[in-house]
Amino acid sequence: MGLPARFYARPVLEVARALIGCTVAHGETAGVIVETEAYHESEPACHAFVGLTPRTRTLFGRPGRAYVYRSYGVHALLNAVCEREGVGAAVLIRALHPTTGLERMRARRGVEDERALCSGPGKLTQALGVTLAHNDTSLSAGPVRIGRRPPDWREPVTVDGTRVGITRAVELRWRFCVAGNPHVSPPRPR
DNA sequence: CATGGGATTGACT
DNA sequence: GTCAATCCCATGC
Repeated sequence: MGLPARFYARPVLEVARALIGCTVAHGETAGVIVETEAYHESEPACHAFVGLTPRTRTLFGRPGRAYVYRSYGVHALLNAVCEREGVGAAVLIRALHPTTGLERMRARRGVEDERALCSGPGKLTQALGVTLAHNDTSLSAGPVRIGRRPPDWREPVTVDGTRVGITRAVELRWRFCVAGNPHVSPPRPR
């Protein structure tokens, strides 16, 4: 069983920090979250900024569900919907430290280097086999699950920075990374 | 109904 | 460093 829906029903910045060190699993593949970004309807970089549309329906829905959308017509990006129903907010999962099913990930990604498997939001969905079909599925009990930090995993030291690839609200330091972890996507915060 | 812009990646110069 | 791939959908006429 994954983290309960109430884990996500609080300020999105809190959840973005709290998700660092948690695990994402799909089928035989899994990894530990080492990079996240927060998005909230109150700022223009968030898809929910424009209001409720067919695209953003999931974002405004119940917390604890997956918001998966297509980026640049190519990649599927995985988010965890946060805050109460009716508020558009989510945490983008940007990078994982691969822990389980590495060979399956290599086959899906078509690369060998472990650091190339999940070091980016589009890479990790490809490595785990997460697709648009997972949009609006439960992250607690659905096919894609987020669970607590593995017992053998040291409590991570988290650093913040500005979000990647956006053109508006660029000043907000709403990106969170595990300090020194090689699976954090470029550009890595200092 | 036509247009344009991405929360990216990988190949190439 | 530059740039194309490729698709969903918001926006505007």
